[in-house]
Amino acid sequence: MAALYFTATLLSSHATTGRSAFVHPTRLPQSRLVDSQSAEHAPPLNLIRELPNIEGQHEQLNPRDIETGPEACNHGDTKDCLDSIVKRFIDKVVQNITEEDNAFKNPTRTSDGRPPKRCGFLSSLIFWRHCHTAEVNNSSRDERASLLGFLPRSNNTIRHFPDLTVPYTAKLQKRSCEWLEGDSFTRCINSRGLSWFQATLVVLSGVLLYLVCMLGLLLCMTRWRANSPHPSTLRTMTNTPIAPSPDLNCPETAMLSPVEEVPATGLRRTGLRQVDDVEAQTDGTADFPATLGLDGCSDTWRQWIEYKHNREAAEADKIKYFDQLYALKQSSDEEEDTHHPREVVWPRSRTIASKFPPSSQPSERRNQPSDSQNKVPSIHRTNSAPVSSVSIANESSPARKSSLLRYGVSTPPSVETSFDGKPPPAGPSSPQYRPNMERRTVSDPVAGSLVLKNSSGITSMLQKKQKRKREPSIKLAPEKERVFQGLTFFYIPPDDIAPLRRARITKAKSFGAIWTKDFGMDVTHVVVDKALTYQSIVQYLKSAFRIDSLPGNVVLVNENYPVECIQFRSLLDPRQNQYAVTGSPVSVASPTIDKHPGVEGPNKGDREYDLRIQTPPRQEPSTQEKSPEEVPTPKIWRPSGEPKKAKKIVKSPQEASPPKNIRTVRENGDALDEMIEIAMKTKDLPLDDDDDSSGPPSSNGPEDSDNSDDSRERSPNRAAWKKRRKGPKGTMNQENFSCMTGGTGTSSKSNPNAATIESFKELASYYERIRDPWRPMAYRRAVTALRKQTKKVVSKDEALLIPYVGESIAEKIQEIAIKGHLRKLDYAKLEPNDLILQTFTKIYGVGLTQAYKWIQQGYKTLDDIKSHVRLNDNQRIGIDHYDDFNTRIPQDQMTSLGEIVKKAVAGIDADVEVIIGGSYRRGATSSGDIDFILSKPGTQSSSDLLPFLNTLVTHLTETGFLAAALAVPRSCSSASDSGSKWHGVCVLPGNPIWRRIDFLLVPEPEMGAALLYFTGDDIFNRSMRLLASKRGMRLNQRGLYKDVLRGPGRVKITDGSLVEGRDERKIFEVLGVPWRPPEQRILN
DNA sequence: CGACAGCGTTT
DNA sequence: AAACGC
DNA sequence: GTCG
Ligand SMILES: O=c1ccn([C@H]2C[C@H](O)[C@@H](COP(=O)(O)OP(=O)(O)OP(=O)(O)O)O2)c(=O)[nH]1
Ligand SMILES: [Mg+2]
Repeated sequence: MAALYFTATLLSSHATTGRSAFVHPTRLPQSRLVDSQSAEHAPPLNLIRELPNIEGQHEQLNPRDIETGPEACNHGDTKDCLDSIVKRFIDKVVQNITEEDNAFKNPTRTSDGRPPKRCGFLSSLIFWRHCHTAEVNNSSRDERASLLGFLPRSNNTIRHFPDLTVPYTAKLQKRSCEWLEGDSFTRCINSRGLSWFQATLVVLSGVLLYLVCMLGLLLCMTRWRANSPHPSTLRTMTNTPIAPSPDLNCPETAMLSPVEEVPATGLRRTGLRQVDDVEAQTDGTADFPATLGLDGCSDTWRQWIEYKHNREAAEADKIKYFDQLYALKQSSDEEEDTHHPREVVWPRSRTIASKFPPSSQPSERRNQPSDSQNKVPSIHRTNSAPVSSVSIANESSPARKSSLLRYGVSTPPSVETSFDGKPPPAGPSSPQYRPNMERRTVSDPVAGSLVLKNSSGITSMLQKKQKRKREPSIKLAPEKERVFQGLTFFYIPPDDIAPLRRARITKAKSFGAIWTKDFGMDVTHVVVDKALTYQSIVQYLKSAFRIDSLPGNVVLVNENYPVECIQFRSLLDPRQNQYAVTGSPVSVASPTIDKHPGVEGPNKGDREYDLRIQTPPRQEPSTQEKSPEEVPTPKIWRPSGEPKKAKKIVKSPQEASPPKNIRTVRENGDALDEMIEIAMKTKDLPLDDDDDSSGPPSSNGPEDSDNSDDSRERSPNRAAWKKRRKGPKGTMNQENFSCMTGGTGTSSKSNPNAATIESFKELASYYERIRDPWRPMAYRRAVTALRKQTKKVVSKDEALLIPYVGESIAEKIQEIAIKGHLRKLDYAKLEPNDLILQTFTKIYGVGLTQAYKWIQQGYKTLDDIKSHVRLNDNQRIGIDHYDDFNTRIPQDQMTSLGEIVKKAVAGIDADVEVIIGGSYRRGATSSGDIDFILSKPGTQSSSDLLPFLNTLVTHLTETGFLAAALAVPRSCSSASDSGSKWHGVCVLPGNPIWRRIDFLLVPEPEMGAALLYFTGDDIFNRSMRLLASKRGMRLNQRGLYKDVLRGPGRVKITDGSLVEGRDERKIFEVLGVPWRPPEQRILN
């Protein structure tokens, strides 16, 4: 048990592997709290105070922090709130620290070096944690403490490193990074008053224990997996909070005392499931016993649980970073223009982490899973964009300043970029772990051991890998984008256990790469974990594959490489510094290990890289030479309106963050929680986004509003539906579909959550631009749900009760409520190309793909495009009338336009019915375009209306009403009915503005469905369609079909039979959705 | 972990 | 088939 | 990102 417990602790603090399912993530935090209580009496201050600053190591403290004090970090309304929260948090933290330090220090001190068994273990764990996951914590905590007056204004501390600020401010990252690399370990130890010897012992013992634990864990898992639950294992599982958290009513409880709470919940949930699904149970779910025993659980269910666990573990992990992150945030807030130690601190953890094999995983994990491509690690962000929150206050300048700082100073040796800077998504933010060289510990005393550890780490990883099974077929990216086509990647370590890593590998595969675990002749690229060094991989290759040296034609790169290639959709030059493996020889032969230069120049002679695109190195390339030529500043982005955005953000905070909110929050949980939450917000990756507030769409005052979202359905029919779910198993139980509740107009302004909603919209649009297909949806759904709230949602706990609001969004809601703005959005401003992207994509006929291409080619303005690019007809029209199309049409003009068309139609065929759909039908006060439904009784197919359309168009064109055609029904394709829509441009007489106009040809029997479709909004439609789909039906613009068979992936196999298409209401009825008039279908 | 709407037109 | 649009 |  003990072994398991420790293993759990360890695991939870580093990457969770797929098999660590039963490890409870929240255990760690919990134990921490408990411990702290017991250690409550310890005099935290004293302890901290006495932290010896041996050797005058550079402590993390920055004198400036101390001088400025808390004031610096809080301003405006939120200051007080933050202040108090911080204080409380500090209290908590101090206790924790005390406790930990006690555990850590005492044993070591008392004993002659070898701590008592238990303590030794504990301390090593703690130590490990400190260094590994939250290294920054201590120092940052101290800092914070001092800021708040808990610590002496540490004159002595300052005294020790008077010159501290110099390196940071002056040399910035590069310098500091190097420094960190070399000393982080030392500092970590020193700060605890340990001698090197002691520290080494501790570390070693920790590693040893770790290995032992892993072994035990593996054994247990093996058994478990084998489906023969070992008693102990089983126990662990049941006792550990398996917690299907979704149901948790009080998240905080879950977090603090998972053990008791969770099982109960789990049980409850199980019960529910059974009740709900009894009838429909066709899947394994039914087997799931109501009791806690897991033996009977179906594989899928078990997997689910496993998955949940992983997720939670990851979350717990996150928590640990909170403090750290918070510290980072603060630092950035406080002094924007100076770099502080804290920022630098971050790398330290990594350095240390790298010493421990498994560590690499955790660090990666920090990134958000999902497309690694877009996300940037939080840390990096912090570093790069110190600015933000506070900066907001300073008008425009901060953002820019920081960026300047970053580019000009911090990344002096950076790259250049042939075109404007780099691709949009990559921006400054991109892969945080840019630091190629996390440690060039070569000379470091510990180096030797490090190497050892690395290799052992690899080995252990290898073992794990054996177990892995099934590789889900991945969806390939569009052929054209498969930049890795024909390439074979060999990853080191050769596993995809860490979630982020897995995501990356999968992504690479989807872009054509072949992933091999055998180092054969086919390998073209070796992709190395950032935590590993060149030396260690060479050693690894030698031992595992008996390969002495890397074949000259194999490219050695770090993990950033594939990610960025994907971002740019092209093969980048692998020789760039930011892709170099730590410690790898420079292009010139290196002394290190063998003859081969690891990263050789153009490896495969035949391979062609896209040299045009040079991605700027985020961080300094390590030891290697830096390219002199590069000019860091991307031309484009700088000028682009960042300032503007900053200003905007400034505004929002005010309205929203009164102290009161904070108070409320406080009541809900304990200080630590609050801080964690706050820190969480901070932690996110940089996103960017600027709000584009797109011209046309979104911000339209009056119009957008409301909506509702989903709710449970109250429809009477409910019982009637047997759910046949499509999905895997389950119950599609509740009708949590947005379309269920209608939302109308509650105003966008009056809504108490307006600020939050706006932020989320921006975020959604940002993600859209980044090509993340799902987050935008997730945010929009959350927004519709949020809009329904009648009261301002202030705390995370409150937020979690809202449908479609999960952990992440809840945190953001709270952040906005407290701070008044979302940090993530700040990063948006840092993305220079984003504005250009927005500009381009607003051109009719230009989407993300085209826009990115143009940007990549260096085009920045519409004029550039107009004069240098070959456009198709639609794009030409789109760009020529860019402003027109992006100007909304007021309601009265809509009506006028409608009259004109109706008149014309009447003149041609009086039987034809004209209905204006789209936002107009929903009652919008302005619309982006005008949508007509043309129908005629007696028609059976839309093609029956084609002749009519032709005459109509001809007529209107002659009249001068229609100005251009964009997309016309194509009658060609066989006899099938297709042709159904006409897209073009019209002009209201007397008004020079060109307007987009759409005609939808609808045969009489499809009128209802068409109306439904064309009335929208799109979110509403998708919701309805999804609902239909879940019921085994299919809804489209022609009708509602039933008995639709769908294959894997929900792919439609059978069309199914038509149920209804004529009557809009009936479709609602059949689907069990309460009728809602067009005005209540506004979900967006 | 998989799903996240479904289809028409242009290139 | 991909890109774009509704 | 959220849900089942
Ligand atoms: O992806 C989409 C986009 C639109 N629609 C439907 C709903 C929408 O109401 C209608 C007309 O589309 P349009 O793009 O004109 O949107 P709108 O709702 O009319 O808003 P607006 O024209 O004001 O921008 O087509 C969809 O089903 N899916
Ligand atoms: Mg419209």
